[in-house]
Amino acid sequence: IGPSIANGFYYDFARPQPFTLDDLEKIEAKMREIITADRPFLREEWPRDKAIRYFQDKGEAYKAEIIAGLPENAPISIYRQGDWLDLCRGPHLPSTGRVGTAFKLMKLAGAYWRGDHRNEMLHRIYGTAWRDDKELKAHLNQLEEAEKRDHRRLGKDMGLFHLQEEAAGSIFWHQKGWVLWRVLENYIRTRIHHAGYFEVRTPQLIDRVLWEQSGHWEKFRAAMFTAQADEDKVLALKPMNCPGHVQIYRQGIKSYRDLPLRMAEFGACHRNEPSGALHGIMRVRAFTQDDAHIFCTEDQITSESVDFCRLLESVYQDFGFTDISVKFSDRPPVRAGSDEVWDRAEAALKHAIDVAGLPYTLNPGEGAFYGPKLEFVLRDAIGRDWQCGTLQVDFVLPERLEAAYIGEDGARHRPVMLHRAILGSMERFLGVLIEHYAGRFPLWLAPLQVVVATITKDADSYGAEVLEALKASGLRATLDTRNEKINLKVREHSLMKVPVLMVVGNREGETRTVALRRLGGKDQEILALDAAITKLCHEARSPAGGRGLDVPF
RNA sequence: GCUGCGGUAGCUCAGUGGUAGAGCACUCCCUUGGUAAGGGAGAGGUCGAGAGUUCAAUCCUCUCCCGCAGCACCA
Repeated sequence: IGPSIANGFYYDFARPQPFTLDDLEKIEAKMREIITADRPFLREEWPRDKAIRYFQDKGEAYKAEIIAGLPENAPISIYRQGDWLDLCRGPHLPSTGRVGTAFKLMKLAGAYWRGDHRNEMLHRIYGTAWRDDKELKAHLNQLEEAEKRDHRRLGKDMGLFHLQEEAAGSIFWHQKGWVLWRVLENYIRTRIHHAGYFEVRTPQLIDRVLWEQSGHWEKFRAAMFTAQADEDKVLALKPMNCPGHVQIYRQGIKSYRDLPLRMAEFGACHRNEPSGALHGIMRVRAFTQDDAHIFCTEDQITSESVDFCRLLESVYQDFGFTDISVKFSDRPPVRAGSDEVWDRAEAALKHAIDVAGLPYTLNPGEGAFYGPKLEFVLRDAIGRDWQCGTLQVDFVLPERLEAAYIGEDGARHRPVMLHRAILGSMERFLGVLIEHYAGRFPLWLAPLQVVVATITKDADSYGAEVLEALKASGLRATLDTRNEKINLKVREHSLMKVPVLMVVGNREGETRTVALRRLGGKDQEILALDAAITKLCHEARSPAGGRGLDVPF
């Protein structure tokens, strides 16, 4: 039994035979029967040998393995309940009746024994348990609500994007989705510009020799897409931007005066992710990182890292993400670089996060093969965690790809590379954003900001005038002159989560006003056309300021 | 990739060993209506792909593809 999300539990067991959802129902029925019977739990302690023999004879090899792996002096506790007994560390409730019946078995899945894919797979049952039926029901309700904000659902309903099997793991961005993308991209572009970055663009296809040199070919070849143009030349579709950026860095001779050098790219990357890993637009095979590499001296690691953490925090705040979960991942078992280099890299990053004052948790052994990393994790509607931002300290790639600078002393030195992304990938962050806002984007982000809806034909020409005025002022707007009742128009545009609806009929046309209705609101506000536009333009300003963010619809 | 489950109209889904249905959306007609579904008619499907069993397969079997949940992976 193990913990799971939101009052959940799971139970793993070996599978002598196939197991289906029908069996799940039977198990739940049986559980209720046992609970109703209110049988006491009795604890016993067994000698290790006896326990191992007992479970082995019973054919429960995994339990025997668990017992054999326990420390010498650990008590082997067995709980009895009627004529049934099992190994359990405990503690248990006094009797089955105390468990209560406010639980539900939710789903059936597979899980590898001891979390290792080379091991056999067990059945895993997930369930959720609450104090009473009311709480259980509330939880199930909440799950249902959460599903409504699933980015896959909203992406389809709102016409943002679609996926299809001919391009599994790649996204077809529709008009609205692409506007959203560009607004986000421009926002980040503005933020990093102010933070002293410059932007570049590197090739999609690069000769495998470069990936061999960087070490990626050896470690990730299976996940790299390749293209073969000539007999003896294999190109790889870039799975990341770092080696490309080092090539730009290497053009010309760099001085210590050039550092820190902050090179950014909205880098389109491809990775052939395992089919089971794909998930909507959160985990895809073609994605664009808001990537940047900071080439700096070892002395500059702390200040650069602190600056980055501050920038990231500020960006996340602009989207209303206030409690960011940060994880510190240190050296993995398989890695490049000496232990001494790793000691320095880890110490530097740890120091930086401490100075930045962000609380974090440890993620042992989860670092990149070239360096330790910070992961900035956001949570989706259903409670799943997604790594978005990242900061990685790297002493290895500059060495392998021979990046250098001339120091004050006139000698050649290796720069340190900080790999960093604020959003992580545009795709994933947009997925998280869609769920975060449940599709109701703030005005500056909303792909379609205003719909002008006419009441009768007589208002069509005034409606067109209003639309032109909106467009001229840089607002993203469309005009709905369909021969439909205003009720239907309000309903449809509300369902599409358009933030502002401007209703125009004869009254508005005569007085050159608009009836303004906000998404989710019931009331209308009658404003002079000019005043309405001035007001909306003000509201539509992005947190990064207006410049560079204007994206037409 | 692994385990379990799924794929039927644009969407949400029902259904059957004798080649298919609903609601919404769509098209057309009527309606010009003041803030979350006005009325009527019509059109629309190689039932994910391939193979097999069968007189006959959307339905049964197998393989593959894609998706969903979890696991594993994630430079």
